[in-house]
Amino acid sequence: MEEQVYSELRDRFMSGVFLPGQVLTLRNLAANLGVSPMPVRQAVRCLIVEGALEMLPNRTMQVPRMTRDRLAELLGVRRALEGIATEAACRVITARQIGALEKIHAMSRKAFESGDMRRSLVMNQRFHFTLYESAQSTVLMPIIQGLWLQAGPFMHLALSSTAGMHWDGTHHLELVQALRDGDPAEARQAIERDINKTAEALLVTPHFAAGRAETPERLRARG
Amino acid sequence: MEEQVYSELRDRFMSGVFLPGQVLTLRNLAANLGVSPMPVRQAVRCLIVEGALEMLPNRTMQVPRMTRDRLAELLGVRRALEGIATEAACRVITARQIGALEKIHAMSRKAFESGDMRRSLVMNQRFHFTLYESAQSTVLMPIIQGLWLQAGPFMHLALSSTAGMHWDGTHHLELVQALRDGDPAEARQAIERDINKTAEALLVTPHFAAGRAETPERLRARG
DNA sequence: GAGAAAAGACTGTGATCACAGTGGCTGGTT
DNA sequence: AACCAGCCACTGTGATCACAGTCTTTTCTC
Repeated sequence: MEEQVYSELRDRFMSGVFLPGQVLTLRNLAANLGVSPMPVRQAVRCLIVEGALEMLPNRTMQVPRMTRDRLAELLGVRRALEGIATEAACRVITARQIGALEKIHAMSRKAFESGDMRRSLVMNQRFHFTLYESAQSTVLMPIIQGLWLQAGPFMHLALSSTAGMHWDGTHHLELVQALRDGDPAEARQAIERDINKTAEALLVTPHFAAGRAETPERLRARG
Repeated sequence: MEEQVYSELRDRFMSGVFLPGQVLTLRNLAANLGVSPMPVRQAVRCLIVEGALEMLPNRTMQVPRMTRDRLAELLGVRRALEGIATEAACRVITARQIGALEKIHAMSRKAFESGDMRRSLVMNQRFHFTLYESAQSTVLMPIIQGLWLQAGPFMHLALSSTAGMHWDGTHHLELVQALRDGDPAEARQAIERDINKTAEALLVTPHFAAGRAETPERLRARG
């Protein structure tokens, strides 16, 4: 059951349900999930060691705010690791899997054009993870997931509200082409370009933690 | 208190106290640490999500065995991430910190020459972590620690028993020199060479998980 | 009326108990 | 003697209670 709670919470983090700075409490989460506080305690502990959740000295838990420096670091590590994963994937991916990638990309693009940013983001994430999963690395996959988990709340906050954002899936298409050509180096560069593009979009965003502002309207725990 | 249990268990993993394949139980660990099973449960959960511990379908926990493929993956990711960390460290490290590195290296070398492989390994680990810590990356550091944590039990098993092993700290000295010269690219290459050297030493070792052997003399839980 | 102090409603955390499932040991049967 | 069945010890897990903190709110006093 705890496994269920844990993955449910992970999904919520990656789906933008939680906002940066939001305060979470064990009992609220438990009530919200319809389970006893017990499994939530352990799941939350795991999320803390993964960096998805933060424990203040007050013993209160909140989803961490994002700083520009931290985001730059996260994206740098993403570039390195997802580059490796993409190279590895390129060497073993099947035509059927490439086809699946294209379908996911199409869904992401469609959601984007219809203005459903949330869904577009989720599909974009599924695109990346489907790609890396084909690399079949039990080492890389959890780390990459951890990176997305840490950036999840901020990404959704930053990108789902940016109405006039222009996004083209060019890099995804280039990636698919490189996969078809069996060109790992080019595939890697395509992923790196994609991540760089995401970085550009995120870094100009106004949703970073205020340096000293300490927003007084602290979000209440809604579980 | 749980934090204490958690870091104590981490230390034990990285110090070679636990052997690959060893079965651990909550109550034994708790008794061994002199605490109630409660904090151990959560700490162990965290270790499982970090990949340091494995949960068999039987609901029994064991420290994972190592395969050649997995070790190669771990070292590959280490090369990438510790390379990045080294570059970053090289740009901000102080002369005092470089001096500390040299002292640690000297202790590692001394322990090695006196045959105390265990201590040499621990000091080698401290050398690496001191270096990466100077990079001040709150993103990279936990990931790298996680990688060492996963490889910890196997490394100690493999290297502390290899009596006739020849190890020279050449790459560490090259690294220190590159740090002094403020040459990030060279520092990175030195670290990569060091990791490659470790890889060579580890991959020829006979301590990998037997493909189908399923060692019947399963190690009992000793906490 | 304003400030300070006390009380109350939270928080996470440790301890303990109950329970379902697994493994191995023992004892009886063929 | 070999094999099978039943029993017992032991596993992780969930639930519940108790406790020590912190923060808010209320109330009393100046």
